[in-house]
Formats: sequence, structure tokens, C-alpha cells
Amino acid sequence: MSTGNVYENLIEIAKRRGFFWPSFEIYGSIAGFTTYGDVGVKLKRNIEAQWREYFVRRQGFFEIEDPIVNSSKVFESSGHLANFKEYASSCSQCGRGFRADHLIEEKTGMEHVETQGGDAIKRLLRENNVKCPVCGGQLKEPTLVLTMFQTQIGATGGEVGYLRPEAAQGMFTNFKRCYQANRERIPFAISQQGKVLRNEVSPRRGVHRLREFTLMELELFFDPVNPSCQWLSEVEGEKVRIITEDMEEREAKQPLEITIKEAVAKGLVLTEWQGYFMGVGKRFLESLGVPPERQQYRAHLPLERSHYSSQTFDHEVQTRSWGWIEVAGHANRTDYDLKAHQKGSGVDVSVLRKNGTRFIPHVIEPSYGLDRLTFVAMETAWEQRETPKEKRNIFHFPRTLAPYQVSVQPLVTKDGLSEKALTVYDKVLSEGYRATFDEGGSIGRRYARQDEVGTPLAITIDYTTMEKGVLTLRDRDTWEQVAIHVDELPKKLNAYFQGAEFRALGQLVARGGE
RNA sequence: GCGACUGUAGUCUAGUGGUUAGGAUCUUGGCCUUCCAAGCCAGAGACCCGGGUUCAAAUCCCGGCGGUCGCACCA
Repeated sequence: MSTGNVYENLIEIAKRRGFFWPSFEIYGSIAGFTTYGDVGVKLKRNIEAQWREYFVRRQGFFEIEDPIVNSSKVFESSGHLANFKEYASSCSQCGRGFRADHLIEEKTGMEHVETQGGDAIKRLLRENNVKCPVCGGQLKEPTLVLTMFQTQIGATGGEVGYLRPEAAQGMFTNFKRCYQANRERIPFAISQQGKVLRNEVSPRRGVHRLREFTLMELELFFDPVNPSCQWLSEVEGEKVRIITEDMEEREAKQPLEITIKEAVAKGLVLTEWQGYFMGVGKRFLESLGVPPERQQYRAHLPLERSHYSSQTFDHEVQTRSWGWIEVAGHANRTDYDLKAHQKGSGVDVSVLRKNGTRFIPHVIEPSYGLDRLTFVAMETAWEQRETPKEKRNIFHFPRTLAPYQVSVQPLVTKDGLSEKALTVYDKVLSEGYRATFDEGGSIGRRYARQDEVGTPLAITIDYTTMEKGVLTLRDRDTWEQVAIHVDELPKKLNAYFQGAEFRALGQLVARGGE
């Protein structure tokens, strides 16, 4: 599938219209950092609000906001510090890079070389005369690859801190307070949306792999002896496409199409809660415009799973730019994290059952990458429409996602039409809509500009507005127009953004493109 | 991190050891304009950064930074 054009087109529009662009551009940029512009921020926030609607508000789950800079103790306990340190060595002849500790283990039969530290690894590499396993060339001095950002807390001699590589740890370290605030009832969930940082070795493809990005994460805590999910029935009929561990091992191409109910019943998905969130996740992506056939859940093989996980499904989306990409991980984190923090802090985080026994809650985690979703929403919504004169870019964002909901413009900028349009614009703003006013260039140009940032409705003030108070609404998707009276505007806008059909708003006065 | 290719107005691009660095589009002001990037006039806006070679570098060389692709990595 060669569609490099799609990506290039989108990047070009993104920069030109202000969705996003590389950060620190005036100083030459650094890979892995992106700045969102006005319409990009609005789109991203709308997606975030939608996620909260699907994963948090309807269930009455908790939210927290935890620091980005963390005590090093958090990641010592969680296992991240141990798992983030890697000694990498590259070949001076062929340039290939290797895990230095793994090469030593292969050559000497030693185990857990990594835990011996950097000096030992460098010494062992020399003493054992380890060469490049591919071409036999001389290996360069190994360097520490730390994919967590480190920082200093306090001006002098302060404590070492780390920038969080996931938001999840905040939900674990604050579990006890949240549990108590929830009047010690379980199951319940805590979520957090926020920036996380990973010092990626090689960030690529714009927002696909960033060093600083936004995660929307939720940790659902439950009792492993009572693992049922009270909302499973709401999504159990959802059909999802799954590639199981078995299928992944035999490299099956076609995903299994199966209902959530069956997937849980057959044990393909280990817990009801994970099944539930996979169902919710499918619906959430549909609400962003991604149809079911371009979604799938792919199981991680044991070796590729994180140190904390007993089962993980990536939620993947098929894009035109990059093929199948991961937009979320649905992980079964078991009691790994709470146990780890209990051990590290000495604080008891166990929960009391009615029968007097205690247990450490198990955790199901859906974790969505907001930057990738923002790109996916753009790509999904994007259409390049051929007109007799040229190509027009249109973003068919769902109404709830569009950066601006309404644009207001005069048909021409004379005879008082601009002034009238400004009063309508004020009215629309005071009704609470995200709106924009435009009187530059010709009317066609203004419509084109709005299509290119995905504004679903355009209000045009013309001479009949001046004479009879009748204005026209234009539909972004069909370019059709209906006429309504200016007094009806608040009512009509409300109806439209509640989901009313465009044509139901008023009398059709123009078909698309006329 | 390694290799190949690559970097010119906001965007897309022409160009080359000596150019007033050209065009398109966007954009700004004016004129015009009764519905899909119309037209006319005027304006604004660029050689990624740092060294080197040279009488002269945007052009050639080296390094950095960015981008695309491949390898490795993606806890």
C-alpha cells in the first residue's frame, strides 16, 4: 500500500492550517516533540473529552492529576528503573547496534549481566574480546541508553527525579487515598490524562513516535476472586476483531471476528473487565470515525509483554499513512504494581473482604495515546474532493470533535452585511459555540478555508438577511444550504449539535457546490 | 544509534560557483464581487545552522540539526 501522499498531504495541511508542527522550529527542531496549534489543540481536547465520556463519566470513575516529575522511588519500586537501563554497543565496522549485556551472556554463558552495572559490562566486553556477531568488527565502548528522562529536584544536591514514562504509576501510588475517598468499595477505577515522556532512541513519523506525548489511562481495581464486570452486558454483543497469542504465533493473517461475550467465555480475553474495556474502546474509536473493519486487537506474545503484564492486547487502527498502528494497550497488570509499591514503601495497600480476608486488588488497564488518535481522527476525516478547478481538502470530523463548530461570514463586504454578520457572530458566541468570523477574500474562499479545518456549519449573511432576517446555513459535507430565520438560529444550532439532520434544519435553497 | 537519500518565502516548487534567487499558491491593503479557493492593482515574505575551500558559496567539502526510507530499538 503506497500512500505516502496521504501522509505528506496531511502534514502539509497540518502545518499550513495550524493543527501541529515540529517544536522549537526557529532553532532547528528536535525530533520527537510536536507543538499543537489552535485547531489542533481544540481537536485534541475534544477527543480527550470524548474519551472521558466513554471511559470515565458514564461509569462514575475517579480522576486524578499527579506530577510529571516523580520521586525516583516510584520507579525503583515499579521496576521501571531496572527495565529502562540498557547498555548498547554498536559495531565500528558495520554500524549495527546491540545490547552489550546480551552479547556477553551469549559469549560467556553468564546470566543477568545487566544487573552488574556499567563498569562491569564494559570490563567484561573487553576481557572476553566480544566482537560484532554479524560482521566480526570491533565494538565501540557501550553507552547507557536510558529511555526515562532524569532530572534534579531542588537547586543544589537535590534528589534525583524522573519524568514519568506512563501516567499509571500515579493511580497506584495514590490508590489508598482514592480507595478511601470511594468509601472503600471495589471494583472501582482511577483515570488520568496527561503528558508522559520517553527518551526514544529514534522518534519517527511525526506524532507517531514522540518523546513527549499525552496518554489517557485508566486503572480498574478488582477482587480476583470476584472478577465480574457489572457493565459487561452493555458491550457483550460488540463484535471485535482479535488476533490471539496463538494466531500471532502461527502468524495468522486474518483476525478472528468474535463478540466480546464469546471472547470472554472462551477464555481468549482473561477477565470480564478487560473484555468490557475492549468493547468500550471499539465504540470509542467508532465515535472518532474509525469503522470496525479498520480496528483490531492484537495480543502481545509473552516475550514482548511488559514486565508487569499477564495479558496485553494492542488496539490497532489501519491507517493509510502507516498501515496498522497501535493506538492503545489493554493490559492485565495483575497485582504487580500495587504489590511492588507495598513492598517499596512499606505501606499496606491490601483491601478487606466481607469475610475478613485481605487481598491486593488486580488491575485492568486501557491506555490510549492521544496524539496518535488525533492524527487518526484527521486522516479518517480527510477527503480530497475534486472540483472542476482544483482539489479541495475537507475534514469530515464528527460534530463533537470539530475544532470550530460554526463559522460566520457576510456574503459580500459592503452594504452593511459585515456589520450584520458581526452581530450574528456575537450571538453565536454568546450561545456558547466555538465560532469563527471570516470576511477575507471571496465567499467561496471562506467556505474552502472552513472545510480545511473541518468546521461543520457555515452561517452566511446575505441581502435577504438584511431585508427579511433570513440567513443560510451551509453543510460542510454536502455543501448544501438551508434557509432559516435569524431568530431561530439558537434553536437550530442546538438541534444540529444534538444530532439533527442538516436538511431538517430549514428549507433547502442550494444543492452542493451551486 | 548506523546507512542511503534529502533541506529554497506560511505552503508547494525553479535554479545555480558570480542571478535584482524565479514561479505558483497562501496572505495583507485597495478596487470589484448576490454563494463554493473568480478578476484587477499594489505590498509583504525564503536559500536549516556552524565551520572550511574560493577573489566569490544558497550552490562544493566537513560537522550539527531536521525530514523520508531501511536496520536496530520501542520497557
